[in-house]
Amino acid sequence: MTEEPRPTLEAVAARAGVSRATVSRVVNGDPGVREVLAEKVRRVVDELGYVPNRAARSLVTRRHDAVAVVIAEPETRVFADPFFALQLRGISKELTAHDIQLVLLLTEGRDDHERVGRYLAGGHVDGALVFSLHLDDPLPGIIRRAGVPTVFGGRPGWPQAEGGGPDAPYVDCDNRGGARDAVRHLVGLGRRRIAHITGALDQTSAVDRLDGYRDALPDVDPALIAEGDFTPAGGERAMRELLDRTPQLDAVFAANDLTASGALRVLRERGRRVPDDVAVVGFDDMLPVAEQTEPPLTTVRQDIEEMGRLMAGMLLQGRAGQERGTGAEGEAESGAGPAGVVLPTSLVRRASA
Amino acid sequence: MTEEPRPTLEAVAARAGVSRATVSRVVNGDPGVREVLAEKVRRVVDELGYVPNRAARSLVTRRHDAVAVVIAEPETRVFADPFFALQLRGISKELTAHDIQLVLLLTEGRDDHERVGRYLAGGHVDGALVFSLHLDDPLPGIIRRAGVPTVFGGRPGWPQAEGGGPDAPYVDCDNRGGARDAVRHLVGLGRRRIAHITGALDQTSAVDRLDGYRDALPDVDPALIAEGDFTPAGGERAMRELLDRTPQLDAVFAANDLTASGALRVLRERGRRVPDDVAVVGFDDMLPVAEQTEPPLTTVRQDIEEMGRLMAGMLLQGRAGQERGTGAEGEAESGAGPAGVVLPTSLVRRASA
DNA sequence: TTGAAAGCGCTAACAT
DNA sequence: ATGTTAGCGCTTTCAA
Repeated sequence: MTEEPRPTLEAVAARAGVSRATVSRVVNGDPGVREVLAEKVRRVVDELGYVPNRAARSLVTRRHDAVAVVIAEPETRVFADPFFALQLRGISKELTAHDIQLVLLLTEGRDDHERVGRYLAGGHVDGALVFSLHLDDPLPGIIRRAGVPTVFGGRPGWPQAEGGGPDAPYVDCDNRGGARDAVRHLVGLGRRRIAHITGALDQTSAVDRLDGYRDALPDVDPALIAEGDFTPAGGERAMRELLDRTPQLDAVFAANDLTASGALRVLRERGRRVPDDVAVVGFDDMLPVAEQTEPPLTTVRQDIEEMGRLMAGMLLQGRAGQERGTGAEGEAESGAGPAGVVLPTSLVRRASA
Repeated sequence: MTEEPRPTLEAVAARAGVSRATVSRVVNGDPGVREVLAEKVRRVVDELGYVPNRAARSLVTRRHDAVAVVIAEPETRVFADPFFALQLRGISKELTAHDIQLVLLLTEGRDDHERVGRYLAGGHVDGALVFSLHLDDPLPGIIRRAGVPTVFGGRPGWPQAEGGGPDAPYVDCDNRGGARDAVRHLVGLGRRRIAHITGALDQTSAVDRLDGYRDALPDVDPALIAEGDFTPAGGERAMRELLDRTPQLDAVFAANDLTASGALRVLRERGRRVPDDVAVVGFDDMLPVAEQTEPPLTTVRQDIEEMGRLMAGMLLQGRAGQERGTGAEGEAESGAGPAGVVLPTSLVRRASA
């Protein structure tokens, strides 16, 4: 009852009156098979419900048709916003379209890092998609040592040398440009004292957004910058700080929507009207957050799902290129330039600014 | 450069001066090897960095040490709350502890269902953990036909016959009991007109919570029940409806925290003070939501991560039992009783009730 | 206790 | 265009 033996290539071959090789060719879409035969084989495959045994195939092809998605997050914070879920969706779609398995690796501490390294080095997957959130994360280094093709989610932090070299491929959104746009929008609204609540500054996204803020406001008073951590609580804390320090501020650019939601709460508590007294802009356009705040949040949108899809696409593409070292050694392309792909952002206007 | 050949069993055997069989035994913890030899083999394994080839192993053992996690969600709604992320975490922990791969399958429509069915039937994994959210979901049926050991997340809906039989194993929290407690708490607070905003009634969790509400309030006026859909927007809509219909209501039990957050917004908008005029209780204790509402939400907590861990545990345990049909056919246990495991809930008091 | 040998199901030369 | 054959790396009888 538990033991229903699946039909093998052999079985299909026998039934169709051809050799295993022929069935294999048909199954793998090799063109060199007469259409009549191919048709017959396909019929038998359907009849028998034949499904190739991945293990057997993998054993000989040395490929696994599987990629690992590594999400490293010591904090529970990740799970507070749907960021990874969306990214995963994009990844899943792309992988599914290519019949590639998605092996999920969640890590939660130093011990786990080792485990992931071993797994990746073990050669069980053809590649890895890695979300390396923190600047000092040892994961990139570990992964590079594992020698698995990898695409990072988000620009990997310094020192680049530690994590797959300066040209480690990654996908990110234009954090800096988006931040710049956000702040310019506030400037365009006539705001003169625009504060910024940063994200966790051990993540490149937070640093880049801060840089974008500074781009737009080169001579800004440092007192207008307060450090947050991408959480609502951090946003509250920073907002209070800012208000105490610079009561006259008339706008806030928050590093993300969650932060903005915390800031909004404090503003309300302190009796500041938004956007009349203080305009607020967020970042991410996390719908469940941005649409639910009071007032709804003007924010910078990034297409998270697309980022995921792109990451997977890049990995798959790279894979095709380096499969079995078919290409010439030391191709010109490998040193061509930064392997990062940066997606554009757009400002979404709602009521808060 | 891409082609660094991993050491094989053979290599280890040669280096250690023993046979492949012996190495295999050591690697798999077979006790029948002299300790001296075993020690030597282990040393060589470390030296060479040997990692067993899963494909080769799988080919002969007919096991995969992999389970699929199927998350079926046509709507984007899932991603609005961290529910699945938490559940995944629990699952991941348990699987990792047993060195089992987690293969993630995200589905988004009818076509995907077929794909998942094929995948599962293809025998690439040893089992599946399935989140079947909707009563009319065809997935359970498809999965049963695939003949893969499965544990469901959340009580599967009717008709049970369609989805793995009445004793399909599942893990859920005590939705009914939790709801009952929540409502009784409101009653204990002296509230007389306690409304309920349901969840999406095509999900058993919503139905069970409604039942719990009715348990506590057997003769409740139907006008006090409004249908929601587990979203903040649904909560708003339902709250308006309730307020229009029964302005005198003095409490609301919302099917989940997101719904409650929407309800709170409407109450504030209509000038009702919470909890003074209207007490509100949610369900889930989704921290980022429940702690951030105004006022913070009294709610029913369920241990989501633990549910995930338990699901994985049940699957693994079952697997051990039915591995190669070692046990007696038709064991008494199989018909023993409902295979569902229901975790307790607890009321978390905050400011809203 | 250890080793020798036979495959698991598949692909990829190599023949034909 | 199709078939034959030799493994891929591992586990598992079966002998020794």
